Amino acid sequence: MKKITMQDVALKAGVSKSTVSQYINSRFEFMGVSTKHRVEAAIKELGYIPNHVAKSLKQKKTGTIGVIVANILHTFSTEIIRAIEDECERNGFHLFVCNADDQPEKERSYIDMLVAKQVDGLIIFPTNGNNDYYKQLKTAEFPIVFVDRIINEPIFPTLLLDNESASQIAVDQLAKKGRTKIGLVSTSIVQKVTPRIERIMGYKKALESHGLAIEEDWIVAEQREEIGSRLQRLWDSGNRPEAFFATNDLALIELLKFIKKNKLVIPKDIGVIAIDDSPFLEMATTPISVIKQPTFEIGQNAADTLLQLIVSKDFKEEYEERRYRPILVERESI
Amino acid sequence: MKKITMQDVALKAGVSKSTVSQYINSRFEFMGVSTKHRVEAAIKELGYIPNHVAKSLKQKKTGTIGVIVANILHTFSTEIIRAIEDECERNGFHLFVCNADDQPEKERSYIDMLVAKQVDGLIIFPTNGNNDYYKQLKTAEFPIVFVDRIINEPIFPTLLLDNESASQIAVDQLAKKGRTKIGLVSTSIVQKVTPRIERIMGYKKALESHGLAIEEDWIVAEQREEIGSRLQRLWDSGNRPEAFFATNDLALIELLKFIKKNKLVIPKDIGVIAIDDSPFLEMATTPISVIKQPTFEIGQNAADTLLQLIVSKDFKEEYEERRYRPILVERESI
DNA sequence: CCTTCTAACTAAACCGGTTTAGTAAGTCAT
DNA sequence: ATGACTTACTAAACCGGTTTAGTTAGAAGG
Repeated sequence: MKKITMQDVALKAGVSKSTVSQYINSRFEFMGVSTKHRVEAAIKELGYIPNHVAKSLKQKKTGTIGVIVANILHTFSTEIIRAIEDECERNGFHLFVCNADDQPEKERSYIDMLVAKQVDGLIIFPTNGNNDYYKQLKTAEFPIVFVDRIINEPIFPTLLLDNESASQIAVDQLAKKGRTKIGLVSTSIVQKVTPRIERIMGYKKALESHGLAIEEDWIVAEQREEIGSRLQRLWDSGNRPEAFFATNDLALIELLKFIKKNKLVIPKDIGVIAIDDSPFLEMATTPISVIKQPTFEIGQNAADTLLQLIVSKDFKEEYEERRYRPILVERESI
Repeated sequence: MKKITMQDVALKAGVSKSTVSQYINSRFEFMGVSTKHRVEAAIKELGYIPNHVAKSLKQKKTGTIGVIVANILHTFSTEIIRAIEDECERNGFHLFVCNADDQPEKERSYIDMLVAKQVDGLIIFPTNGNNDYYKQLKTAEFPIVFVDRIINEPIFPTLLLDNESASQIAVDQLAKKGRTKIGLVSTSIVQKVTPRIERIMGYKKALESHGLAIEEDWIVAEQREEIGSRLQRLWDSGNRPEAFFATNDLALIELLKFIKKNKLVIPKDIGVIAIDDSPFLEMATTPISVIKQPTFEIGQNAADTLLQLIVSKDFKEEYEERRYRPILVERESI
């Protein structure tokens, strides 16, 4: 069935398609009342829906934003995306969301695809393996905002948690409750992912700030599937921490599985604190204390920063990273 | 900075843009080797990225699919979307995902926006308030697949859980453990959302199949924010069920909050079973038994069905709804 | 009555890639 | 030598909406 175009509407209304375009775009300054009514009636009768592809070609903008997430399984990622979505909606933009699974090749092919689709800008949680390509896009003055991770050069606005501060809060809380033997659980740092590296660094600094020794054996930083067995070996060795600090939600899940498997009671047998929250942690038998990221604020600011870049085209040589303060949610697990 | 086009590449390579287009589309049958190499070198030197907007205008297809979710807070929705994404990716399509928040007006405006953006098809979890518009799209032979909910006429392929069967399994499990006083918790049925209606119907039929009376007071079907207080009133009345069946994950969260607030012990003081799962339910102190939907299969089939419609253009007058068997995950909460 | 200005509307070029009919040169068979 | 066929390449129309310079008719002022 043939698609209705402006030409069809124009014929029906007895005007030119330029007039129909003026109507569609609410430009009524120089339009007779009778013309307006006839165009309106023709649109309604024919059920005309504009074709934004044609409009985008001419205007060189699509009203879409690409978001490339490094790992969508992290709850905070989806929360940040929700905030980006809401802010973009408010400004007439829509999102393509892609999940790179922490793989630079996947990220690269997504960037190519999104640029080809003429997205107006990109928000990327960078994997850390496409630095040369990022620079090319910088040279081409393509609007990009980074979130959650830093790359080697500050070429795009970057928004992320104050990770070391989050670790400091975690260790402070455990120390406040008298815990002096504190272990850490993380997902793998092989890829040098900013939050993981910085949170471990923050944990070490925080221990030192409390005059506590750093026990390297108590730092579990593995692929997710290997965390459980590594914790088991640590536990079975007999040299055990009194509490664990999980640096993200996926590490926390593996920690809780380990705790359940060993029939440990929180916080009697083991204290727990984590970075990033989940609805279920509040209603667990022992509600888990966490340090949240202000995900809504980060997402909203990321969207606003990108929209500002898109509109202003005011590209700087360098940008300062923007850090967000973590938020303690004190529950009962420490 | 000026965007590189095929014309620029053509000039650089000393060929026409038709030749460049042939190269880009890997049509080498009638292309000299020397021409091929010159075009290849020009593309690399200029860093040319094709403009899919122009291509879409001419070819009248965009390689994008719109997904409109009725309520994205349900975990199963995001699981189905993940499966749709994977299947679409495999076939060179990408998604716009929109959240209608169970509001027909929002759904309507999203449909308009996505059609204007020339998506190739739509997967909708229908809100139930745009039936006339759905019919218009049917008449226009626009490819659509419905998921999770049914509307008044079977005009598009529809994939959803066998909800009554899921309720039957839930009641069977509770009855098997000797529970004869079974309550139900649901989110609101005011909007006549298919799964909620069918699951309550299934619960009633299942009770009857076990010769158990239907206690209307034990059916809590409210707006999410009101479930807790309604459960409290029910509990305080003294006429209490022995177990609760939560018909979805959001109802379960409210039920678990109520249980925690009243310091009840699962399953000693109260049995719990629910439809839809979550990673945390497995590692709760009392792991919660659930009936899962085969979300991966539903999502994959929805994507395949839509892609098939897009390619074949073989629109039928009516479609039979496709039901999926629920999957029991027996844990320790009953 | 003539000139100038304004209101209302329109023709056609453009956005960038696709596609198809057309062109030119070379090869092969008669 | 000529005609038919094939290879390799290209010109230009097209997709649908935007936009701008141009046109026409009417009004107002001298």
